[in-house]
Amino acid sequence: MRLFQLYAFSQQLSGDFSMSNTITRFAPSPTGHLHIGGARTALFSWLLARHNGGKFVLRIEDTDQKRSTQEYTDAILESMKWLGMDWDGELMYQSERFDLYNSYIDKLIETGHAYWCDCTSEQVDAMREKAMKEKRKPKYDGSCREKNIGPGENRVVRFKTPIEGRTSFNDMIKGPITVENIELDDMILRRSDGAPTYNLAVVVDDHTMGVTQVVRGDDHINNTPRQVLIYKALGWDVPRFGHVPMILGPDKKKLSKRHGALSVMEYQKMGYLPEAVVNYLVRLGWSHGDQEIFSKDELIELFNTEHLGNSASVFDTKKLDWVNCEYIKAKAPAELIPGMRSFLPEGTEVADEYLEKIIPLLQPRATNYKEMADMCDFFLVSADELKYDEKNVEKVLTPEAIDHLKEITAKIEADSEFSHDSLEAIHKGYLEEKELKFKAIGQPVRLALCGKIQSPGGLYDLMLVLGKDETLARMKKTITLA
RNA sequence: GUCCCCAUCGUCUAGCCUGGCCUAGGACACCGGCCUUUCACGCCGGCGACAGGGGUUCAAAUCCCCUUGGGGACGCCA
Repeated sequence: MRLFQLYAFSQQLSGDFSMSNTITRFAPSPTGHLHIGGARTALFSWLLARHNGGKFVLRIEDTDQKRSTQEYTDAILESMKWLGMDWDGELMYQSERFDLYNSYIDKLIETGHAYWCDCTSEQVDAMREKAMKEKRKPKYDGSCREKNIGPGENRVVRFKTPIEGRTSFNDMIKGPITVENIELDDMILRRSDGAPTYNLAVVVDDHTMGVTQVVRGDDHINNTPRQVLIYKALGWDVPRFGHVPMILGPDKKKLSKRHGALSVMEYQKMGYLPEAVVNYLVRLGWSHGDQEIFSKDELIELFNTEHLGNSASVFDTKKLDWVNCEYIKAKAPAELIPGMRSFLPEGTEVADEYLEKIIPLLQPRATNYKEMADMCDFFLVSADELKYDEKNVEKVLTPEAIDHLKEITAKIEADSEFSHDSLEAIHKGYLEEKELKFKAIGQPVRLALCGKIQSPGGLYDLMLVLGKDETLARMKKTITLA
């Protein structure tokens, strides 16, 4: 035990020494969109590289040519860009490196670390079933290990996993992990169609790309000892590994579509800000004391793997909403214009200047761009196009209310200043004069201005944004409704 | 089934490595109040957790063991 701790410690040291030339990577397979969980893993990996001033490389794992598509590759790249994760160097495709993988497979055969196998899938399935029945771990039984057969039709190459001993590595997140080699079976390195398998390709790529820290989902933990064995068989240094726990749905099951577990780009479609999604995702599973909101620069400055949690976490949309609100409130109104525009009804024509005046009223109330766009609908039409909430027209526009509106309209018309102060003076003065409570005019005026009795903004703010002419036009039109 | 991983409020977490400052802190959510011309924002307060059991120790959320619970992997997928 003590010996092992010493070993772990030396691993830690070698990790620290290489900090100055950190190279991390993200290696998605283009068989689907970039999922929120994958995005978080990518973020951790990206942050680790940026924090250390190192490199972050992106590799497309498309060795499974049946399921990989260019569309998904493009979609993944789009998501990476949206979240602001930039990568260094050329994008790499595993499908372009088959010759390289095969040269290392040949080397492993030459050095006695791998062998050809002519067992069929059916035979192997039978072995697994048998093992399962005998309450053992299902695995290939190694029957071709010593056959010494050569290449041939429908043959695969398998790794000759040591039968004795154990394989350990010191995970950056989970700590020391050890597996008995006997638990591992002789994995396939080269498929019968000549394509390399994941475990072989990953090792060759990570080594040739100089990756120093492999950050990936913890569903890969079981693959890691196998990969360590390949590194050693090839005589290569083993990088450090960090296995990020997965994200769960509210039912604590693996996040999936039925939870609304969506691809990254769907969060854009729902109106979230990329910075907020990044902030939420990083904070899910990582912490820096009690701090909740981090700018991208802060994240880069503060990120470390020590504070990554080692248990799975539940995705909480409510908290994402809260983070998104915080970002909306913190932004300068002008910064929100482009994002909000994309959610406006098609064909809406509105000047930036006008939106910039509207947005401050929306900021404390909206959780996302879509809500912002929805909330300000009444601002974007002219007085004669404004739709009124019929029920409230009947309820609120009593004969008395109409009288109030008439008198207030006249006073506003005569007000040359048209400022928050002057408008307040007009309304308060009118109420005092008539000995009324604000209730008497609050709803009628709001209804006149917005067509509804609930809207963002105080009455005077609303008027100021609309401008004097539009305010009067709306008031006057409302008077004719009753 | 076998192996691996994990375990603090409903949720995200601080604290754990380097036991005592923890009558366990913060945030989201929830509930109440204040503010207020709607709805919000904001402010104040409340609810609420060390999975269980054994050890070790003067002292354990923190170290060790067991149990339980959850998750993952077991592919010519990645």
